[in-house]
Amino acid sequence: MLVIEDAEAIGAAVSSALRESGFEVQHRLDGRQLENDLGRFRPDLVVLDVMLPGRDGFQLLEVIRRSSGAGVVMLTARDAVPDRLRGLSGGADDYVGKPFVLAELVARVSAVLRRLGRTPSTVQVGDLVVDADAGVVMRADQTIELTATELRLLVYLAAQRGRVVSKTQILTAVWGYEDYDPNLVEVHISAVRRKLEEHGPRLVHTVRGLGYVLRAEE
Amino acid sequence: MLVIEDAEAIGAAVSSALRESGFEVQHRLDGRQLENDLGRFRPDLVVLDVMLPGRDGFQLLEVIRRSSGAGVVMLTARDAVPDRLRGLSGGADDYVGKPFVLAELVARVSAVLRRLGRTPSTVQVGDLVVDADAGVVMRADQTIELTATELRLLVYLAAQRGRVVSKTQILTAVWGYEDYDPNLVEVHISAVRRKLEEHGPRLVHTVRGLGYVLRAEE
DNA sequence: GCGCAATCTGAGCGTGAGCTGAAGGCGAGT
DNA sequence: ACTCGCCTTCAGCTCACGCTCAGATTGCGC
Repeated sequence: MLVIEDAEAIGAAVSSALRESGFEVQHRLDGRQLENDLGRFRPDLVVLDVMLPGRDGFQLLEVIRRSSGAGVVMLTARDAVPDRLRGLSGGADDYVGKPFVLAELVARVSAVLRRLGRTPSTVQVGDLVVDADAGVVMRADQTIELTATELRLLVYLAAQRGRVVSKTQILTAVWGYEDYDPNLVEVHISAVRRKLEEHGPRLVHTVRGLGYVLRAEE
Repeated sequence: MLVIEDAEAIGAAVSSALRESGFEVQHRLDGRQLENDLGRFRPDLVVLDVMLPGRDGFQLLEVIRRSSGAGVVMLTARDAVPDRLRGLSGGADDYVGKPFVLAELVARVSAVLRRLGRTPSTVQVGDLVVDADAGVVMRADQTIELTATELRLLVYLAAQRGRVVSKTQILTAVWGYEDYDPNLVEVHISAVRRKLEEHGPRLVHTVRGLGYVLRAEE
């Protein structure tokens, strides 16, 4: 994930909020490196300020659209209507008007990624790293041994990190069952927890009546 | 959301049905203001009558497609096949033939929004962010733990933000009860307040004799 | 200010959602 | 055929949640 924002304080705040949520973030003060960065990091999403020195946000937006499949969330002065129109017609995936609450930005960024089905293959939640491709789970720099089912379950939770998923959704995503005994999920959640919690506090939280969330800290 | 319908009675009925369902609706009798409205309100969706004074529905459809990412649901005489074809090829997202049942329109509108991934699943009120889809509530950048019932209640209030909703409406929307003890609502409102107000001033306000509103300030 | 109705909220209770240890079953490896 | 590990089922337990109730509190009309 790439953040391009010339106001250093804002850029830093945004970056660290996104990192908090488990994204890997690069911060740039302008768009000079853009082509380079797109090639090097292949970001899944770019957070783009409209007002930038050199090429402005809209020019960069075009570059991104031409040369990458990344999602784009633009930061704009609130209610700057012409900006909004220009951005949407140019293909920004979403907008956040300044001033904004960080939580809103994070929520929108997550929503865009979800919409694009572009959850990155390695996900980080607190001190937990889940590499879906490699099938490796680490916590506090130690590898955690999971069984096949536990891994699929955790990978799914990681892909949905921060959002509550129901047992039914889990049964469908992990087992392919339409409708089944929820206890099956409970048992495996229990097993995953036991292993993860050998190395730190609870990450898989129960939300009674709704399901489970993978999330660091409350 | 924008409704363009010259028959005032129909337009009013449609608007209020959509508002009931939590959408923010503007109603226009013709398309003169369209460009302006698109810029000002950035509607996620436009409900468009085919027969209109001045520019007709198809002309307006083109304007919308050119200058906005809004979804379009067209209202047409039932079984006017040529109209249907014209509209769909011109890019309407769905059709509702007159006469129609309001519930059908609402259902189609919701379906189109969902398809476009445009359901505003996250609502912001002051420093509160409610992400209905993810089941997450944040305030002052901190996650707030709500129970299932509290979440449903708050999501409903958030969808209706700024509007006073009665206890009866809440009982219907959240519990599915037609008529029931209002104290049930009071108790859960109380619980939601306790949790939200740990992180800031009151957002759920009582309007004596009428109900509750979710609103910042005051 | 007074009285009444609307609303708030702490306490208590029953229920069922969720947790987990144990055991059965099944498949892979030896 | 035996072993071992994993998945699943089962059953008992626990406790958070949702609801009711009743006394406290607030706000409105007069």
